[in-house]
Amino acid sequence: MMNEIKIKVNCFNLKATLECGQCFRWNMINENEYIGVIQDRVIKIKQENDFIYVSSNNMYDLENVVRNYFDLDRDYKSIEKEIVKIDEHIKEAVSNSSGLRNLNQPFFECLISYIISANNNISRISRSVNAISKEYGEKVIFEGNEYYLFPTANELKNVSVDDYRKLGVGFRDRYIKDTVSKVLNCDFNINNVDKLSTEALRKELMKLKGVGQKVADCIMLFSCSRREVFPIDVWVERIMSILYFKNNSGFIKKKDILLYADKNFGENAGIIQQHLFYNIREKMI
DNA sequence: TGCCAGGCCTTCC
DNA sequence: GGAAGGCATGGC
Repeated sequence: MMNEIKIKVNCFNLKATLECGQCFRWNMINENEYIGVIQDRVIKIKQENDFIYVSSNNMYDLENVVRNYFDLDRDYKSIEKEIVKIDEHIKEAVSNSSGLRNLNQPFFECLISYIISANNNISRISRSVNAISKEYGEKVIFEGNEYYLFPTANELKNVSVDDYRKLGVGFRDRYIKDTVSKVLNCDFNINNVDKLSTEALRKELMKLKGVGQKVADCIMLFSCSRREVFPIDVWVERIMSILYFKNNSGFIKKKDILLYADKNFGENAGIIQQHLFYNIREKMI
């Protein structure tokens, strides 16, 4: 096919990567085949063994866009080889989801998506993010179907709190409005993100309404390549309590879980977190 | 019906 | 600084 590129991959699991809950805008159209939006274009991607086949409405620089988004140039084989040495729980989780990649998602979209994620569930988060895109993002036609890019901060400039509420984001409406304003007037400077240390970036993110440590850590892990952070939500709290504290009732404090992860999980704690999250949800849903 | 969801904010000690 | 309660909404 003319408008399709083929890329050799190694230690890559498309399904686990797109279904582990880190992103909200992909739809499975066949087994191991998905359509979604990355930044400025619609992407169709299919995996067959060690190859992925990618097509898009915009073929310009497509391979680099895909390589960057899926973190293809990082050696996950070596990373997994290291983290499975840490303990048996990690070894078991990784064996079930090997090739799960830590995405490099567009920052602004990730920021808004994870503000929406607070005290929410994945299907509703996904619905809200898609609704915002459809209402305010640019329309793209791909293979005869309509898709919508996630809007820029500027495209959300005149959106009111009530407008957000109508799209189903609930009490997070004012947090989104406030964050968009801060991005637009550079009260939060998006261009500065890559220059900040993880500590400094977390501090900056947490100045935004609706962004606490967990949301900040998700944003840093899923769009800023900070693989050392360990976001703790109710699922991770649950699995960590069971596996590492022999406690089934979820009484372990997040602070103590974080202390354990920082001490034992090292520079790829975030990747370990994703494997644990994916595995517990696969088993319990 | 009541509880839960990739938590955070506000209020009150 | 830490604990408790409230919060929109849809699924089960």
